[in-house]
Parts: sequence; C-alpha cells; structure tokens
Amino acid sequence: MSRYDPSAFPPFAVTVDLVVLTVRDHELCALLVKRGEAPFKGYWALPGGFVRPDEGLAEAASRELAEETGLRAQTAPGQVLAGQNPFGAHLEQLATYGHPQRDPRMRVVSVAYLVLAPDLPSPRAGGDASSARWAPVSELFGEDRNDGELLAFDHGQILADGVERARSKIEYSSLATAFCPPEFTVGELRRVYEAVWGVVLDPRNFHRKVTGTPGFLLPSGGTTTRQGGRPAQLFKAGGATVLNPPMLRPEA
Amino acid sequence: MSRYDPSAFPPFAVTVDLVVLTVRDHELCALLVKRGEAPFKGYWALPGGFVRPDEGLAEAASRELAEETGLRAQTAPGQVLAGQNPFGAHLEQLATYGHPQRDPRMRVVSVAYLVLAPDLPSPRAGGDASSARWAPVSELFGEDRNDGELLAFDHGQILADGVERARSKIEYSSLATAFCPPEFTVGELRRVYEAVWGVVLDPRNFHRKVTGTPGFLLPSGGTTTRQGGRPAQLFKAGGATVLNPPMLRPEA
DNA sequence: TGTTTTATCGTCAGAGAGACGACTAAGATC
DNA sequence: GATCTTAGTCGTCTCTCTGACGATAAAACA
Repeated sequence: MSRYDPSAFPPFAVTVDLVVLTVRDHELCALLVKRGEAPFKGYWALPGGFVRPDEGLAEAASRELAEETGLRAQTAPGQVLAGQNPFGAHLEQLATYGHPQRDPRMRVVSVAYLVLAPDLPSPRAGGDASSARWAPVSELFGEDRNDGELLAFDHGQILADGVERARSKIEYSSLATAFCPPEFTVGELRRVYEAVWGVVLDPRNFHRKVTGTPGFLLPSGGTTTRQGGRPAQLFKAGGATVLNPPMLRPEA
Repeated sequence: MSRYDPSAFPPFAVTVDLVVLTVRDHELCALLVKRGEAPFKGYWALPGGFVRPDEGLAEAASRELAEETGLRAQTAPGQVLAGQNPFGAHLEQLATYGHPQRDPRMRVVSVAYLVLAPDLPSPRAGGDASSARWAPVSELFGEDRNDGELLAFDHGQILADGVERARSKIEYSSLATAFCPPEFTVGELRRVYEAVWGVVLDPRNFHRKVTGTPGFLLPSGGTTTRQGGRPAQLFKAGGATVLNPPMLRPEA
C-alpha cells in the first residue's frame, strides 16, 4: 500500500455487519442493537462497524463481535468450517451488500458475517448502541411478525440471508454443534435443529442418525440429567465438518 | 458514523473479480486475462475492475462480464438461482476478499462473482487485458499443474473457491444446466457433471435420476444426433432450482 | 450387412429414512 | 414407597432411492 492517487478510483466506505444467531428457549434468536444516531436513529440494526485501514475483513468482524458480545470467534483456515472452543463461536463470511443507496450518507459496501453462538448471558451494549437484545427471528419474519419493527438500512435482508444460510448449512454440516455448549446431549442438539428449522423431529430417528454418523459426535464419558428424565450421555463435537449423507430437513 | 466526513472513515477501493467457468472439450475451464499493467504485469488474472460510484455490485460484475465476453448475465431476484436465457449465463456472488496487502498499491476490497456459462466462441480480449484464454482448471490445480503459472494477486484462491462452489452447487441445484446450450440432451448434461466433478457417471442411472426429478428437465419435443449414436431427446431447463434429493457426487 | 456409438428401459440388492413399539432410568407426586 | 412423568435409547418394518449392470433401440460408419 504505497502511494495511491485518490482520484484514480472512487472511494468507498467498507463496513462489516454481523448476523449473530443463537438458540434461546427453543427459539432461534438474532442479536440486534439499537441505533443511537442518525440515520435510522432508534431503529434496531445488526451490530457492525467500519473496517480499519490495516485490518482484514474477518478480523474486523471478529473485533466487532468481541466488542459487542465478548465472544471470541473462531474461523477455520480457508473455507473450512470452524470447530468450537469453550468460549468461542463459529464465524463465516455471509455476503456483501453494496447497493448505491443503501446508506443515505455515502457509498458504503458492507461485508456481512454470520456468527453461530451457544446461548449466552444477556447481551451487553457496546459502541454507539444504546441497547442490545436477542430478537426471536419468528418475531421478525414469522407469521406473528410485527411489521412496525423494520430494521435499519438493508439489515432485514441481510438477516434473512443469514438465517437462510444457517438453516441450510446445518443440513449438510456439523455446524449445529456451534449452537451448543462444549458438552451437550443428543436431545439438546435435537432441540437446536428443531428451533432453527421450526419443526419437530422424531427423537429416536434423530438419535440413530447423529450417533450413526462417524465423526459427528464424540462421547465425553459423562452423563447429565439437566433436562429431566433419564440421564443422557454427554458428547463433544467430533472432527467431522460435512455430514454425508446430510440431515434431512422435513419438507414443508 | 454520523455525517459524511471523508476523514471519518478510511477510504477503500472496491472492485469486482469474475470467476467465469464453462465446459469445453469435456473439461472445466476458467476465463483468464493477461495483465497488461503493473503490478503482476504479464501474469494471468481473473477479469474484473473497479466498481463505479453509482453502480451496484452485481451490476458492476455484469458490466465487466459483458465487456470481457459479450455475455449477458442473468441473476434471479434475491438469493435465488438464475434461470438460463439463450445468450445468458448464471451469475451469483461468490465471496469478498479484503486482505490488507492483497494489492500492493492500495487497500482494495474485491467482491468476487461466479459466472457459469455455456461453451462460447473464443474469448475476446477487452479493457487493459492484452489477451484472454480459457484455462482448464486441471492445469491450474490438478496433478498436472504447472506451478510456474501462478495467478496475479489472490486470484488463485478466488478461482479455487469459485470452482469449489460450482462443484458443490450442481449437487443440490439444477445449475448444471447453465453450462449447457438452451436445448441439450441428457448425455450432454451428464458430460457437464463429469467434467465439473472430474468423474465418470453411469449413463443409465444418471438418465433415470435427472428425468425422474420433477421440474429439472422439460422435453422440448425435438431430438438430435449431434453426439453420434442413437438420437437423443432434447430438453430445456425446467423451473426447478433445488434438487431434492440431490445429485450425489461419487465419493473420492 | 455388420460394427460402433449413444440413448433408454429394466431388474435386483443394499443403504438409509420415516413411522412407531418397547424398554430404561431418573425426578416429581401422591 | 408406589406410581406418574419425562427423557433417553434400542429395535423393527416398510418404502424410497441409489449403484451395479443386463438388455434393447436407433442412428452413423465400415
């Protein structure tokens, strides 16, 4: 990055926006922050911010995530899926949005990242957000949605794309474990699938499927009874990243 | 991020790069252009260029594609897959690359697009490219690759990501038809799969699978014998975009 | 008239998924 | 303490889809 001639290329602002998803109370939820400044002051928006001059895109996303949530994100080298660490979350690039008028102030290109996190303590507001919350995506997109609550900028579209990516990605990858704590039961993993897809799955077939897929789950030895009922075996995420054959999402 | 103050955000250059893939002579090929200017003068690179101030990202990709190949790209609304028109190709966003040092001149964020095109007449050089060619991807990545031929910038990585996206996407979508002319036979479609995946498929099982998937293929009435042998029925791409169940790629 | 080439139809066995019965082992309730 | 409730786990049966592969059909070519 030696000399450059600012007149030789049109200058853009580049930001990252985060679609942070988690499962709370059997519901898929997204992290939203309330904007404290114009434009869209008072609207809910996705967390995010400007990319700094000497920072990579994933690096910027990771920094924003830490600033907003305290989460330490983890992304594997290349396009490979991330594993899971005790205080971490999965992070991957989602898509880039650059409609000329998407920000009324100036030309902004935003690179959106998708973060899948285990259930967290309450969000903490940070940066210029006056508050933050976990919003169930069913309230934002479902049949019981409140149309008065539109997101700032094109964040509604970005969030929808992120949710769709998460829904399809847990079909053919082991990413659903990113929504779980480090150790989890088959039932807890099933409830993740049920929440993300908004369906009910047969516990017996689900158990057969996930325990029968090599590398998906590693028994950790312990058992737990935190869900009530018979104690369940505890598992950790195995090394497998792609599920072959995939988990089939029940058709509509 | 309030009023527009040019000093308040770091300026970036934003470009689009194109991974244009086609199938020629039973081989998956990518469009490369030779750079006529520094840096990487004389290296092969992906076609692309700066995004103009008042143009969207997909719009810029589409314009660059037309400038370099004369192709008219088609992208469906939203994240939906594109259909195919007589002179068109499929276009979709691939990923965004923004490592701080990826361009030695300045900070450049490049949004890569993936284009799947039917076999075309020879490429025509355009812009600042002194020439252009279709390079078989096996020469670039396969066992018979020529390591002396590295691509400019991080275009090798971008191309690899594009090829991988194409390979996985034809599994669960009807996108392989984007590599075919408007009317094609089952055998031609099979040769597309074979070229993209680098495998040999059983003609009988393939025929059963594709003709048995509702909406994948529409009989166009005619037949052709352009491949030799018994005349084959001609089909057009049907309306289906996702294949359920998917085409299974034979495991390695 | 074979021979070759490609297309298309059929058959069969095995893998995997959906439906669902049965049993197990803990806490909760009476 | 007996019973109920709640999960978890193992098995069985059927149906669908896939892979392997035999057989036939219709053109070009020798």
